Amino acid sequence: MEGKLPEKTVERLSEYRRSLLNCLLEGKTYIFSHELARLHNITAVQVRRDIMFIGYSNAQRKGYEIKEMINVIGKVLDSNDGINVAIVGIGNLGRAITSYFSGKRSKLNIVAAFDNDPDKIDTIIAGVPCFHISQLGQIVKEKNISIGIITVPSDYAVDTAKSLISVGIKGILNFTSVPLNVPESVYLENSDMITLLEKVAYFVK
Amino acid sequence: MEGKLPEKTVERLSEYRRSLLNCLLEGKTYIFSHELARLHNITAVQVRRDIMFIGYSNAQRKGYEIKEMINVIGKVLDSNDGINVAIVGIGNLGRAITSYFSGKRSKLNIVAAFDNDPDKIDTIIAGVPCFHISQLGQIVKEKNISIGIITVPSDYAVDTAKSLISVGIKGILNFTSVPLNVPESVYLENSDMITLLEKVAYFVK
DNA sequence: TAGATTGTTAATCGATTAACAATC
DNA sequence: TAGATTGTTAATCGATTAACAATC
Repeated sequence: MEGKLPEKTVERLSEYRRSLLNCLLEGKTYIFSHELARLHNITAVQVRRDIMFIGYSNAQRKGYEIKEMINVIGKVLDSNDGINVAIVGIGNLGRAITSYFSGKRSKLNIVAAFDNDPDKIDTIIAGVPCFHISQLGQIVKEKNISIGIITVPSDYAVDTAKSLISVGIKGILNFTSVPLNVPESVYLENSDMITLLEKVAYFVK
Repeated sequence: MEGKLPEKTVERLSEYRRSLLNCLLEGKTYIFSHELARLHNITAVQVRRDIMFIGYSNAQRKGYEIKEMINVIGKVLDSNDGINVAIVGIGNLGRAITSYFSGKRSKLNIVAAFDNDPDKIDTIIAGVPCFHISQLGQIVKEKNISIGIITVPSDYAVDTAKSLISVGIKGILNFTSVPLNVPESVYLENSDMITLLEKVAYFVK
């Protein structure tokens, strides 16, 4: 809806939602901005500002209605009809991510896995069928997949990205340490554990 | 050395270093700021500004000497005597990360793994010995470990963080989706794949 | 030299925080 | 009401980009 939210706000909304779902499970129905802030180790102002962005308002000063807020976050973050995701590379990391998502988020579904190892083709990994990478185009079309997760070894990263782009993928989540080049129209998010660990090491000094 | 660099600069320096190592392998000896920028899909100004921060200067306008630059980045990012790292939680993700780092960075070494599954205790995972979580304090002291990676299931995340902090860990890399509370003196870095994927999904819309 | 490249200051952009009026 | 909480504007902080003089 309307313009795009700031990146950081989007990240936090995703995090808030999970905390709120937990609160619901614990039987809570209302939550103050400072409570939510405390759960995430940030300030109450920041929480309120994020909430401002999504246009949810709370007339009575009795805290936010948790269920309602989850709905509103869903309206902002989620796509109406669900998004199908493919994962390329079924090593340990690919497997970890696939099982992690397996049946969790209702709107984001990993519906296909790809690899080039014959032993993995035609098996089911955490409920997700594994195909040979050569079938990428066909399956992406058949299953209406719009996001690709890259968990291949470094040497295959660039080619994998190219393939994903050429078959019309709109967003890529890259878990390799290889910088990727994508056209304007494709959204790219990188997560590189070497960099993360080196960063921790630097700031620990 | 001296004051701390900006977070983003630290991240990019880690990334530059890997590209530079690749360039060395390809037989390159000098690299222009715009070449390095191109490899990372950023601007040449940004590269030069980052290099400015680490105080490396290149008098002749013939590009940066790659070997020298790798050294300088190492002086800034790396600790003199190497840093020992522990990983807690040897599921698929823990295994993926452990094998990934296995023998890669010389200054950052995963020297111990921890789990609570009796089948895993006393085995070797990608060259790293696995201990029972109850031995955490002892091993951290023995092996002089200062960073902990958390890859346990969500339900154990908070307790794992507490244990790591109580045994004197200085930095935590948290791969669970659970927000953690750490004292000032501990550096915390989070990497949450649910948030990352939801972010891609949002910006793809 | 002229063109390409660099280092650095100033300007801009984006994200966080402070301040505060409004409301229950 | 008085105290707690909220929504929002203005100020600050941090990171990126534009501009440009200096140099090979």
